[in-house]
Amino acid sequence: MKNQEPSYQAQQFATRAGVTVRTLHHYDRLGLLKPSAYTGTGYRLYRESDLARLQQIVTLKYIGFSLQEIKTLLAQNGRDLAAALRRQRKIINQKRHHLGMAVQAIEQAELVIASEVPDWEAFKKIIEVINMQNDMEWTRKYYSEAASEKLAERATPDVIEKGQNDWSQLIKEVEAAVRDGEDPTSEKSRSLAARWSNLIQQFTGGDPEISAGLRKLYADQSNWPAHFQKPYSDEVEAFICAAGGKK
Amino acid sequence: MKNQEPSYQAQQFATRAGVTVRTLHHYDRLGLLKPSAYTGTGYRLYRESDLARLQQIVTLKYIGFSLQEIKTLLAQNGRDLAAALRRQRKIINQKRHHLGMAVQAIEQAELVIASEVPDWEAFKKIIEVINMQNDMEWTRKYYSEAASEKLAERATPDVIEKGQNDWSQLIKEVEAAVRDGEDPTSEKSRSLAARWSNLIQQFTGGDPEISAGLRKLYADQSNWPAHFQKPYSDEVEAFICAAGGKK
DNA sequence: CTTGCGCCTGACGTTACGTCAGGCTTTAGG
DNA sequence: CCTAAAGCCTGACGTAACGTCAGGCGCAAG
Repeated sequence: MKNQEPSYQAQQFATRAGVTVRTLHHYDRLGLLKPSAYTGTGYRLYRESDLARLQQIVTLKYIGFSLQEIKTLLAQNGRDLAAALRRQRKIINQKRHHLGMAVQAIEQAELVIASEVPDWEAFKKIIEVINMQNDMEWTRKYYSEAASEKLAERATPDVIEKGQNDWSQLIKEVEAAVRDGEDPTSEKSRSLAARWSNLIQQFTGGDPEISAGLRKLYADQSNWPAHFQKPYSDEVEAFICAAGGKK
Repeated sequence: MKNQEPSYQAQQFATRAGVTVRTLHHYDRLGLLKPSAYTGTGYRLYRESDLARLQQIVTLKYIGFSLQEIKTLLAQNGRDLAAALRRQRKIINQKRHHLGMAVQAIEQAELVIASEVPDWEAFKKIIEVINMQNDMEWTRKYYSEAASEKLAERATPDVIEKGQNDWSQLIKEVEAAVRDGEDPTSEKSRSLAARWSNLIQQFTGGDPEISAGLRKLYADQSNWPAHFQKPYSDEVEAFICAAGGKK
């Protein structure tokens, strides 16, 4: 008797699934999708059940899993699938956020270029804003997962830029006060300290987890990467402390 | 006389810019960033001007340009920068949209898995929705750029799924009508045809560019990829035409 | 002079295939 | 029956942007 189940050769099968023959070879070699049969001469023969598996693979690939991950996921027949999906969703969201930042950076760059000289000078500001975002990367390890997500949500380029401007403005004023030998207990000094606390408060958004992370971050100053410079001098810090700014 | 400009060795320079030494080697070999000097023994020496260039590179990389693109961009000193930025922005927005779809696909998958059996069966529906999106890919070439952007904006998974349900429901009814030998000029037939037109209208959103693309798409049926099946039979199509549905 | 750190240059690994190149099979036509 | 056109196969190399050894100098301190 003949096997009545229809089988497809490579090309047919591949186009049915929207992939290429070479992809099938690849998956075969990886052991990800073996054809259900070979002819005596080595031709691959696929059936409907293979198509189902291939579709699962394509789907998981679309979701962003690597072929290795897909292999193990399919092997354990979806036992840890839920956890894997959660992880994957977070990863994708991070990437999406990154791309969003990139888009906004480009838009800013386009604005600057359109109006002023199409010069690299214009890029410097944008570089700074972007580097701010990159700096966020290494600070992540200090924050709890929840805190770091909340921070990421709020960290749009315009917010970053405003914060940066506010800080540099305030720091400049404090530096001036330090130079002038201003008394840390004076009215003016306490006003500066209040603004300082205010900006910190603005950054944490009142969230205790973010505050905790920030404290950890500051405590570990010796391990900061070399390319990150504390934006204010030790004198400024001492002055603000004396004025009651930093708790 | 001595050269008073300070120069840095590889490690120092690399950490100052937040990259690795190996990256510097890489950029050197690519001719993307040559150190401003070598010692007699082959050590790389970098200066501040090199740092500026490196920062430009990092910035452009962040924006998603390849090292090759960066090289040419820096070479022509930003003449076509504006155009390049526009292109890049579009590319990134596409990627972002893709990721958004992936996230929503994952969320749907998570919902299904959480409630029902954690089975692959549940994935089938999601696969279909996702494949819908993938099918969008090859149809792009029929649409003008503007039309395809508009489509992409509206194409969230829920919209897609609703459209899919509406269509399969309507098609089922039309098939029944065809089977029953319903007269295409009857009241019921014209109602079906009206719903048909309505769904098309819903898809185009009344946009003439999208309509044009859709017509082109249908005219080129012979070139459709093999894995895409027209969701209705020729009889159904003939019936709807007879009932005055398709212009 | 040795120790230890920093620098160098290959060379191979990574991801998911694309693209030849060279050589069988199968099939349709003469 | 023979041949030419398709279709199939298996390597082998290429891609992007580095990471990671491995082996071998250079340099400053003790």
